[in-house]
Amino acid sequence: MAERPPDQRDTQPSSPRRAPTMADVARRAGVSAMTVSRALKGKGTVTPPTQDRILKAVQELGYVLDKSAGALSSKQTGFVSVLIPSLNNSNFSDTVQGISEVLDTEAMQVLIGTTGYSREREEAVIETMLQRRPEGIIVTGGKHTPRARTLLGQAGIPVIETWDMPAAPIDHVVGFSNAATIEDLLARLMFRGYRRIAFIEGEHGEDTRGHDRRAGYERAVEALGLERSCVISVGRPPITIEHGGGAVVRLVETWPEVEAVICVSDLSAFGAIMECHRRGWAVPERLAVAGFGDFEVSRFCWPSITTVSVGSRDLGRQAGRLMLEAITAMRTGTPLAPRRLNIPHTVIERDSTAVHRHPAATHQVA
Amino acid sequence: MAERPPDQRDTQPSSPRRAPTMADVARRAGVSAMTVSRALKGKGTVTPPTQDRILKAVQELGYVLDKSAGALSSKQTGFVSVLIPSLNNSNFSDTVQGISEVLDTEAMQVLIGTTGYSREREEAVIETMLQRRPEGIIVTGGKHTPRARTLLGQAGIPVIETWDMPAAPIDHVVGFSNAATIEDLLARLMFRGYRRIAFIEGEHGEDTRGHDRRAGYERAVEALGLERSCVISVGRPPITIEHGGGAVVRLVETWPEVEAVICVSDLSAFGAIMECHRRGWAVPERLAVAGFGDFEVSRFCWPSITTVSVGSRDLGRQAGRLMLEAITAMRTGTPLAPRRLNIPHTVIERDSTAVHRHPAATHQVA
DNA sequence: CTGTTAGCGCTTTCAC
DNA sequence: GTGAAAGCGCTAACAG
Repeated sequence: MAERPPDQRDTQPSSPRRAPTMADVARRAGVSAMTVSRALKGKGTVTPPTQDRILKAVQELGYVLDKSAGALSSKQTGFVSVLIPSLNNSNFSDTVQGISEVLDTEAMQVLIGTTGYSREREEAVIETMLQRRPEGIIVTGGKHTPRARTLLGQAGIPVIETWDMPAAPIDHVVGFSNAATIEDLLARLMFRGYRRIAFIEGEHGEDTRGHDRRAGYERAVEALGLERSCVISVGRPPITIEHGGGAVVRLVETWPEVEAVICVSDLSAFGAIMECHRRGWAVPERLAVAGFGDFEVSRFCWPSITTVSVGSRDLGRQAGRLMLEAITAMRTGTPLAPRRLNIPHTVIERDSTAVHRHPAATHQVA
Repeated sequence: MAERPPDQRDTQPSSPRRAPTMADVARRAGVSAMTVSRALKGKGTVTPPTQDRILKAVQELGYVLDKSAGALSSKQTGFVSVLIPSLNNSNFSDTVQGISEVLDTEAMQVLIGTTGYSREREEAVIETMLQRRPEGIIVTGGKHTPRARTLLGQAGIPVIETWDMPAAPIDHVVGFSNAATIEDLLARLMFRGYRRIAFIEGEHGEDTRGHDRRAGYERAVEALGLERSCVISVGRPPITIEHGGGAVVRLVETWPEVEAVICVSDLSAFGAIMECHRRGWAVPERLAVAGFGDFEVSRFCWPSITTVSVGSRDLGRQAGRLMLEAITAMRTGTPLAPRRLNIPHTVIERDSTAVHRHPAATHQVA
């Protein structure tokens, strides 16, 4: 590291080992710093020969623009903060990728922060992020500590809440109702003939999206007049593949007549199915399994897993686009009125729930 | 958004809707900006009552420190850039998490950039990153464009290459030989009695780590005197679950006598196994399958998948620790001499290769 | 099209 | 323990 370019010396002699600044470039190109700034921005207001001289000087000196300085002076940092529970969940990393794709086009840079599914951590991360003066902030979920809400509200920048549909949003929303997705999924299972349908979730902690999905389950069980509800809670969120395996065993012990189970996410559904294989419980014949999130694993699992897709990546793109619009509006001095984008979800029926049961038929439990 | 705190007015009247600065806090607390700066840093050089007055003023004004400004003046941005091929691969996101865990303790913030497995993209991302003046940069892999190497070399900051063991490192290395991991894995399979062992990879593109693993495979086949090598190349990296399924079918068509296959990553191994289930090919009886990376899915898959673990998260922690040390050294003015940490790998044998074949035994191919 | 003059908000450095 | 002055590297705003 720290090799220096061979011709590091300035036009002026001396100049030790410090990184070249715009002034150095200007001097070498025989123009003012301001012209260098313009040339580097590509705003066509610089004459081609001058432009060339400047780029040559940049080249020779190995100059790299300092955006921290630029940000201070222009009051535009070019940062957008994105907070997600965990990087290690492809639903969220897909969303981040969708956001980045869109922001990249406008040379905005994403600052990623992870909250570990904890509201307290989220509050702390928000505080850290705000010190970087992002021009906008995208958070996951619609539940936050009071102080977090205050911080976001006072920041004077556009805020987007995602992956949820809060009743009282802070600013903009790009999300969906987690409860509604599960209601629809459960309705599909019922349509397929399943009647004894359970739910696997994490112990109630901070995963409010999981909590909402469970609420959707209970509501749907009641609305559809299903037999009774059975909820298995295992582990603290995030619920992993391993939890799914443990939960399905407990489920079958607890409620042997169970015909189908909805898992709070595809990962636990996958774990449940693998455990069923191990124990020789045929999926979906003995037990149908469905998940949430349309993870890649679900499409290629054997059997493929019925799930709900919300298009994580595209959700990110939409949030990115809205953020861009909001930031532009902000720069113009006319903040965008709070917007609420409801992202449609799709129930994807696959092999893991492919057996059609009929309410009239009697069936043996293995 | 953009609600203002109720008591936004300064001690001085006027002052419209602009965010409060340190000077505002200073005025309200009746001290100088410098004292506010000290108080906020927690450097004990401020008298308790003064400290309290300042914190109270911060509170009342809703003041948030501006690190961009601080960075400009102190020349310490508190950023470390981390470049990975993709967020959507838990090996890499685990590494990032390990890095973050360590850097968080010193209030350093990670700037994540993704390169999409492309060296050209990497070069571009490096350029963007350097404009933010990170105090260190961690990249994935040991192969870069010449310009990328130059940029990193000239940046005057510590550089760490990970997930590889380059012959000519730029600066520090925290990695391992991809080839060696596969050599060991193949040796274990041979020890178990497998003789006809194939390799599934992506078409040769930019995934140099995948390429190295394949090289390890070929070398080991030769060194161990195995029957012959068979490499199936499918899709452009990153190789997904889906590719694994397609590849295993082609493999069995191409080389029906095959007994075992090593996949370039656990994801393709998983895809291969699921496809085997679909076709009724017993794993490991008909075909043993091994992967690389010790993804979560492998531990809970049925059958569980034999793989190589390099401890992605811990690798990240080690890189983080080294980076911290290097940055501290840099700030002191005594750059750390290039270091090369070789991360040990472990072959984890699981059910997907659990059948012991014996070279003497004749066996039917299904 | 280009240059000049002021800062951006903070921290360094040196006094007191 | 606290303050005053200076300036980090860049760009806004104006002048020419």
